[in-house]
Amino acid sequence: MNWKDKNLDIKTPSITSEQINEQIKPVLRKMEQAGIRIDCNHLKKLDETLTEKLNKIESDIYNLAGHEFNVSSPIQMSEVLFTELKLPTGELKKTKTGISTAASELKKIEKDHKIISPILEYRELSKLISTYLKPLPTLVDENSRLHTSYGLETSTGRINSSEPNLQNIPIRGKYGEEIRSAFIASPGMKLISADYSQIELRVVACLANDQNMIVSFQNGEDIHARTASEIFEVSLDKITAEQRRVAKAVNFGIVYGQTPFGLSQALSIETSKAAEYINHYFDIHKGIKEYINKMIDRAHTDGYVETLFGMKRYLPNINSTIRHIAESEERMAINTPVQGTASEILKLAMINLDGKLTAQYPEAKMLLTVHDELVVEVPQKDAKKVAQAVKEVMRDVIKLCIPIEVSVGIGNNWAEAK
DNA sequence: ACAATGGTCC
DNA sequence: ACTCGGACCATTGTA
Repeated sequence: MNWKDKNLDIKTPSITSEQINEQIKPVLRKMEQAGIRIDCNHLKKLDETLTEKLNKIESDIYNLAGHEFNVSSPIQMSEVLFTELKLPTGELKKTKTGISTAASELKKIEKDHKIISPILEYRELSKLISTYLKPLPTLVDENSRLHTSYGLETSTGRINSSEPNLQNIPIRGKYGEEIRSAFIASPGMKLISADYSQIELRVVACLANDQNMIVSFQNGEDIHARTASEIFEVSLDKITAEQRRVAKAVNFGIVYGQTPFGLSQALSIETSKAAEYINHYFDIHKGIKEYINKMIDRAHTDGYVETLFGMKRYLPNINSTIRHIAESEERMAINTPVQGTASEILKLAMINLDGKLTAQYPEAKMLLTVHDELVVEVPQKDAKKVAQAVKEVMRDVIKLCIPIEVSVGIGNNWAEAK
């Protein structure tokens, strides 16, 4: 079907996903060349602090285990936890080779032994040290700037980042902010961070023409709270934090083609309970339910689905007789138009913004793109004006059936700008 | 060199 | 029996 004759209207008429990709390429090359400035000393100091912490935790783990072993080896970890310490394996997921020692699984037995908590801490610290704190300072150029490579070869149309990947820099957890604060503006400059608020949910609301969701977004409601009030049948002002958390997972799941099992895993609840939530959600969101069925039908019939701007994703195994293969591609049929359209919206905004900055603020430079976020470096004196311009370009790049919201911040580093 | 496992982001 | 979308990268352990 043609999205455009429904309730969507694109401001830049008749541009295709192919044209978007051609036009974004030179923009990405400029961003790669610009690079982002890193405070290496900050990262090195944090490295020293956390390495010291890590060593202490490591010896704690040895003491609790009764001997030394390689804590980074899942095989040895499994031996220690489940053979030697005989911790319960009942509710834990299995891998091909044995019992999983993934953090999500270990949390289930955290109260059964004092060793679990330091293991989780060890994992957190070693991840940060080996993936971010150690490598990044070795990769900066003579101006302390870090240059990533952006690619367009993803199956949904998203932009990816590698060598190094600057799209998975920590933000949550105890040290997320600390690490992001090492991404800094040059002297006399500021960083601007601008991100779309719930762009994928807005996109799916419009693609699915889900009246309930559309009204909610038009009224500027807290969408997760709204969903919570629907599935728990309580008024908006009586939503608990826990109910909102569940509703948020349900909303996310919609975009992913969720199953009761998947939701149950995400929330650590009974599959039957998860199924109740989902069923109740679909009772209220007929548009979403129809959208899902339509995409799956289309994929089965045509062998592909497409985004708003016409990017096709072929799903050759959707008619497989192997259930989980076919079901996996059904979920892609649901997710790809949503994720792909959202990524097209950001790419189009980047193209437009590049034009505007080049013409009006040639000293301002786009540096990073993180799926629904842009980071721009700009002379201090222009920061406020450019921040407003970035926000407007992102907001007005396309007219959806509902308003698009963009939040923007200014700071001396990435953490501050968010 | 490669598979398996685990973990970070949106 | 087994699962929710899209990426990249580090470590271990085997080939």
